[in-house]
Order: sequence, then C-alpha cells, then structure tokens
Amino acid sequence: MSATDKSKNANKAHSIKKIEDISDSIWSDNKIDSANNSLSKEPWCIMMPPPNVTGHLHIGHALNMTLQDVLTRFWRMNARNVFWQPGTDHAGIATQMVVERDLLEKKNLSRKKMGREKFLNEVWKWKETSGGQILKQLKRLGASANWSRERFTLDEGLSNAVKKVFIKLFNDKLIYRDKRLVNWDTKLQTAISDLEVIQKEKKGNSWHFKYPIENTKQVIVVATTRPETMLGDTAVAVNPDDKRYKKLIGKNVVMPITNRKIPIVADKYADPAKGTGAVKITPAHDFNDFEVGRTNNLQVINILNSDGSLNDNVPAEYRGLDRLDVRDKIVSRMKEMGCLDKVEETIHFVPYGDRSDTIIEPYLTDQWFIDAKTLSIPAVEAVKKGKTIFIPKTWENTYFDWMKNIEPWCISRQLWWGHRIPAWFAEDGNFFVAESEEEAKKLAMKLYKKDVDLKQDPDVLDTWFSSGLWPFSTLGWPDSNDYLKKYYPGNSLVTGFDIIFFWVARMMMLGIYCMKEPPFKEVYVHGLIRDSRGQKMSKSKGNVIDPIILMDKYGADSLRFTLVSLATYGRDIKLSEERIVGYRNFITKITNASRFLKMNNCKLYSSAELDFKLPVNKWINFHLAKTSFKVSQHIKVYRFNEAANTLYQFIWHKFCDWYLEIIKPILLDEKNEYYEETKKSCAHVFSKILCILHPFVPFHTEYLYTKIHNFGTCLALEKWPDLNDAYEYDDGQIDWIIKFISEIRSLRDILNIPHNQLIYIEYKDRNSKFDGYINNNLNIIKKLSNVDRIRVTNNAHKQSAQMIIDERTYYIPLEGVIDIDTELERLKKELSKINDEVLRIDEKLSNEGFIKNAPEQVIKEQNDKKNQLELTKNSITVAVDRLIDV
RNA sequence: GGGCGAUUAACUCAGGGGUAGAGUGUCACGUUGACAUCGUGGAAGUCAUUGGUUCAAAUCCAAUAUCGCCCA
Repeated sequence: MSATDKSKNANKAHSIKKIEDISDSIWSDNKIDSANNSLSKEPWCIMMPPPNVTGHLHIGHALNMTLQDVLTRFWRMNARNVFWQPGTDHAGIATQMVVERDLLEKKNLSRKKMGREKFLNEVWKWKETSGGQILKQLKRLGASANWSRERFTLDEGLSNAVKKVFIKLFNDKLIYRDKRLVNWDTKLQTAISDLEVIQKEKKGNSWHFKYPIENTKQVIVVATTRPETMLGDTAVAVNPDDKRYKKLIGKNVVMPITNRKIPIVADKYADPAKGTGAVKITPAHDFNDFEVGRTNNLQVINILNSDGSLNDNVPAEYRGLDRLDVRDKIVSRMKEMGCLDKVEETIHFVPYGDRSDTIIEPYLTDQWFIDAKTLSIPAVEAVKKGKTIFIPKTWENTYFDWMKNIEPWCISRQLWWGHRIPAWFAEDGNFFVAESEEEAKKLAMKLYKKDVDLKQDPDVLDTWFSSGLWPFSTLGWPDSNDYLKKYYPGNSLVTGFDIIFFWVARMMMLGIYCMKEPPFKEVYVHGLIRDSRGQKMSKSKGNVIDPIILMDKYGADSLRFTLVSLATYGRDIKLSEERIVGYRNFITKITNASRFLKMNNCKLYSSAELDFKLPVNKWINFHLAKTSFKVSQHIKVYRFNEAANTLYQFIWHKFCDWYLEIIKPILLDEKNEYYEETKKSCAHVFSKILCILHPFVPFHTEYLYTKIHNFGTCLALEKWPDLNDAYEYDDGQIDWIIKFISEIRSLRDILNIPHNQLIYIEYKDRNSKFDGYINNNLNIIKKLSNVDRIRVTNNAHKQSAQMIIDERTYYIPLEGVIDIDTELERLKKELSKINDEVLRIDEKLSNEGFIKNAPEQVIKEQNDKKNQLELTKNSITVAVDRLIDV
C-alpha cells in the first residue's frame, strides 16, 4: 500500500468516525430509545443477553447485538412501543478472578488476607471504574437499547428478586441442600455446574492393577486412569453375569498400600466386555462409582482436600501432596509391590474448568441444588405447545434433549462475588432460609424456643441463577408495575446456540415458575462466527477477529451490514475481511448516490404530490414498494441475509445502475416536462431507501437523511415506508428498455465495437407496442448505449449485426467492421440453445402424465414459453439465412 | 456410541418440486458530469454418490461417502 493510499484510508476512517458521532448525537438528542414509547401502542420487547461485566466486545457479541438492533430499529419504525433491555451480568468467577489478579499485581494483596468485606469493596470499585466496557462498545456498534434502564445482576432490585425466588423455591421444596458429588475446581476452590466443565481429549495411561484377594493367592485386575483414587476405593465391582468372576462375588480384596479390606460386589455397571471386566469403585471421586456405592451401600471415603491435595484419610506419606504428584508415587509403589499388571496408552476425556483450565475433580460436599427436573416439565410443555417457538425449529430438539436428561442444578458457589445465599445456620447445623437475619432468627426461635447464634451461609449463587430471572427481574419484579405488565413476556430473544442450556433453558424454567408464562414468544438462534477457514476463533490460535479493529477500519455500518448479510438459518458464519470490504463499498456507493442527488438539487416535497407520470418514475417507485415489503417480510421471520440481499440488489442494481442512469438526461434538461417530477421522485425514493436501510446501516443513513438532505429531524424515529399498493406498475416498458439496452451493449462488446463509436439501429417490421417503447425512451437508449439514431427502413444494410429481441430483428449496420463468420457462429450458437430448450419443452408437453397431472398454470407457462421461443427461433433462422446470403 | 447439520460456479454461500442465483474472484473493454471503494460486457455449475416417491427431483424420502458441531 502506498503512502497516499494509507493517508486516504486514514481520512476515510476519520470521516466515517465523524458520521458516526453526528448520528449518535442525533439519537441522544431525540432520545430514540424512549421517545416513541406510549402506553397506547402495542409493545415489542427484547431482552439483551447480558454480557459479562468484565467482558469486551468480541465478534460473536457484534453479530448477536447487531441482529437485535436490526429488529429493534425495525419495530421502532413500525410504530411499536419498543423496549430493548440492556445490562450486564456480574459473572461471579470471572470477575472475582480479574479483580484478584489485579490486586495481586498492583497492590500485592490477596483476597484471603483482605477479608470478604474489603475485597468486595474492591470489586465494586473495579466495577465502577473498569466494568461495563462492553456497553460502551455496544453503543459504538449502534445498539439502540433503552440505555436509561440499564441493569446489573447485582443491583439492589435484581438481588432482591434473587432472594425472593430462592426462598419461594425453597419453600416449594424445589431448592434443597444435599451432600452429593459435584464438579470441584481445585484452583478456584468452588463447585461449578456441569455446563462449566469442558471435556478435553487427552493422551493418558490406563494402569492395570492387581488387587490380591483375601485368603487366596489369586488377584483381580482392575484398570484405572487415575491411580491415586485407589486410596479411596471401597469395592471392586464385577458384572453378575460374568462367569469369570462369579465365584469371587462376596469375597474381599486386600488393598495394596492401605491394607484396607474391600468387598467384591456384583453390579451391572461393570461391563464384561470392557477392560478386564472388573472395575474399582471409588464412590467419593467418580460420578458413576457414587451411584454404584449407593446401590451397594458402600463406604464413601473422601481422600481430597478442597485444594486437590490428599487428606488424612490416606497413609501419612501421601498427606498434603497434590493428587497428581501422588499419582506417580502410587504407580511406582504398586510396581515395587508387584501389583502393576501393565500400562496401556489411551486417549480419554479429562474434565477441565472452563474458567480456571484446571482438571476438575468429582468431590463430595454439601451444596444447594435446584430440582431442575420438576421445573423442566412446564418448560418443555411451553415449547411443545408453541407458546415459545425456536427459530430455526431444529433447535427445539437440542432444547428437548437437554431438558430430558437434566440433572439437579448445583447453584451454590464457594465465592465471594455474587448473591449471598439467604440461609442462616445454627451451630448444630440446622438452617433457616429467610429474607434477613432477623427473619431467620424468628424461625429459629420457633424451633429452639430461645435466641441462638446464627451464621449466614458464606456461599453465593451461580451467576446463571440471577441471569435466569433477567426477563422479569429487570422489569422490577416482584413489584407489580407498568413495565412488567407491558414487557413480560417479551417478543423475541436473539442468542447463539451455545447458551441455549446455560441461559435460555434456565430463563424458561424460572420464568414460567415465577410468572406462569414463558419469558418470550420467539427465540431466534444464530450461528457461531468462525474464521475464513471455518475454524473456531480463539486467542490461542491467534485467529480472533476483533470487531473494534474492524469498526475502526471500515466503520460500524460496514461491519453490521456484513454480519447481517451472513446471518442465515442454521449455519455457522465464516467471516473474512474481504466480505467487509465488499459491503464497505456498498456504503460508499450509497454515499455517492447521495452526492448525485445533492448536485442535482433533488428535494423532498409533501407526499401528497407523489403521483408520478413518467414510466421510469413509476417503475422505480413500484420496485421500492416491492423492496420495502420484502425486506419487512424477511425481518419478521428473521431472514436477515435475505433482507440484506434484497436491499443490496435493489439499491445497487436497480436504483443506482438503472434509475439514476436513466434519469440523468432528464435532470440535465430543465425544459423537460418531467424535470420537476423526476427530481421529486428521485428524492422520494432515496429518502425511503434510507428508511428501509436504516436498521442495517444506521449511522450513514441517519447522517444522510437528517444532515445532508434534511429529509427529517431523526430517521430512527421515522415511519417504516408502507408502500403496498401505493404504486401500480405493470406495463413492462422500462424492463423492456433495460433488456434492449443490455442487448446492444452486449453485442457491442462481443463484436468489439469501441465504446465511443456511435452506432445506429434499423428495423423493418412495425410493432406498435415496441415502437412506442422506443420512441418514448429514445434519449435514454441513445445515451445508455451510445446509439446515434434508430430508424425504420425497408432495406436494412446487408452487412449488419442482427439483434433479436422479442421476435423482432434489429440491424446494426457495420460495413467492413463485421466478420460474417464470427457473426454466423454467434447466431447459430444462440439458435442451438433455443432449440435445446424447445426440445425439452416439447418432451414435457408430449408427456401424457404431465398434461394430466400438472397444474394448469404450469402447462400454460410451458406453452407460452414455447410459443415465445418459436418466434425468436424463426427470427434467428431468418437472420442466419440472411448472413449466408451475403 | 447417540443426536443435529453440511455437501450447489475458483472461493464464500443463498435458494428450494416445473433443470439454477448472489457476493467475491477471474477475463476483456472503459476514466462518459455521483461513484475506479467505479462502469459495461463475458466465461464459469451432472446442485456429493446411489436408489426411491412423482407427470416432473438440485429441491421430498432412504442409504452411502466425506466434513463439521453438540451430548456421552
């Protein structure tokens, strides 16, 4: 790139930024988020998926938010009472980690040293100063949410809602406390939910251990990928039908190293076909083993501390060591003892924490659980009955599938940042769930008949618990108010499929539980954005596309239009910068068209005068109406790409390529009787183009509409053009002219006639319709195809190129220029193409079944087509004969 | 292993019972009074394979192959 190109680009970026700023200020001056809202209008509500307060805008957000903004702006222009709820989520683990790291780096302070209260103060401070970056970035993208109603999941109101729902669920026995295995993050020292665990495929070993059987010389061989867990083994299981082991059932194994005696039990869980058919059972450290332990009444021995080191339930030499270090020690000890049968390399799945990226351990603790199974029943019902619809529908399967296999949801987290669990414990372990300590004390009083000391549960709730309440907690629930009445349930939810489980399913369950109605009518699920090669974007791969950089380079509008045009049903999106360049050019094209209007002083008049007489003005207004209708139809069913393409085609290839070109001669001629009308029409159409393009390209359209052309005071608040039936147009004149001109141009290129060489056209047969078309549009034809004159003649030049349009032949005399052989070849090629097509249609028409079964309309179509082709064929045949004559 | 999706022009993808469209790229020509981030024109496809349903299949159904995603 040359230095001048670079400075050009810099200038361009600068002027785009200026346009964005100007449009932004128009929107805030006009308060577009609320100005049009009135109680009398039908509401249209969408809940923004709250990004993490620690988050930064990535390309997935950009897509998600752009689509929501398209909908929001569209419905706002369609006179609905629009409400788009923005806000952020407190992201328990992520935020706590960020602030901890920050404090350690900057002040060398640790969370534990500071204590809970001080630390939380620091987190709030961090949130006030550094949090919510992403919301600023969303505004940069043009998101026209109701920013004055911004919410944060830890706000007072939302926290109150969380407390209320927790207590309600507890009283309904849908929240309970249980000692179960949970996914334990040893680094963050908290439980996490199934969804926060990522199964990674890893190379590892399968160690086969020989366990000696009591009072015999026999051994039983078991395989394990985690040798250290043998310290917590409490049984060996074999399949009851496994003949090899039948005799051993009921005997004991004497565990090497611990010398503990453990039983050999029969359980179908042991698969005879897998490994040796015998499996070691460690109920405290494996989810499957836990179940086996339950059914067989096995002892449960926990061998881990919360940080992943081994506890006092193991021999002294291993205590306090990390479980991964112990693994090696156990293996070598077993080898020494002659208890290692063999080692096999395997590939297996290892669970990792999605935040901490450490190996997750199944760990036995007391936690709070939600009975998700019960809540899922009406949530499934709502979708089955169509109260909530997934778009595309195929995602309903994913939703049903997950709901069907749903497990109790562990909602407690051993963190500080979040909603403290409203439960108070007495010293004896009894607990009281209540709104406040005071209320808890009252409950305790009833039980103990005296005042006792209570301590609040130190744990907080899973962030998704509060996110699950988002559709109504943000609206002020549990207090009844206008917002809640108007905007629950919402119309639409736009989200990526990756959070159907995390978020959508939970909103469905909790929404129905609290509000008796699902939180939204439609859930539009869009794809994931991948890089140009289809790879998932990740920091470690270095293929992340940063939307901020793209906006700096090409502007928010270009990025938006690109994302929208790629947003199809049911497919992931491969994004490359070239696409953005293409759509940036589209926006430039529009800017240039705007300049053309300005130069020609095209201004808007009152709409009462929009009765156009000139065919081309009728024509463009007809197509405008059609486009406006189609775009709104597409948006209503979330066919974003179709909407974008419809606009692109109309604006570039109809309005710019043909309309503006056709009206140029008129605008240059003040005396033309259609001079004023055409200027009016041009301005009118362009203003409406800006309207229907606005949801997709908000900044440029706003700027052009209000600042450059003074079409109005604020485009975002204008009405969506409802032009259906406004313009009737079907005489086909302009389309014929376009065909005529295109044929001439094509012929010119094929015959190598230089662009600036004037040609003239002759024809013999009269035809009142086509003659009229030609005469009405003579200047246009001359200008756009560089034709000198068109005349009727009885003897056309022999040395002519022949152009057949709708069975009439036009001659372009080219004495000396035209090569007869080439021309003959061209016509013959055309003829054979037509012959092929006629043949195909004949075949069809002579098929009895076709005549009998095909709809009348289709048969007629084929007949008409055939007749038309026959006429053209005749004309071409004549043209060929004529050339042969020469 | 279970489920879902994809396979259409060189590339990226729409479409969807009456034999194909777009954008990008490519080739030729062109600085004509909005625009070279442009204009005009051209070339380019057995719609993965094999069966079935149908008067008619790229489109619906089934199987196969390859690729991807989700869940175990």
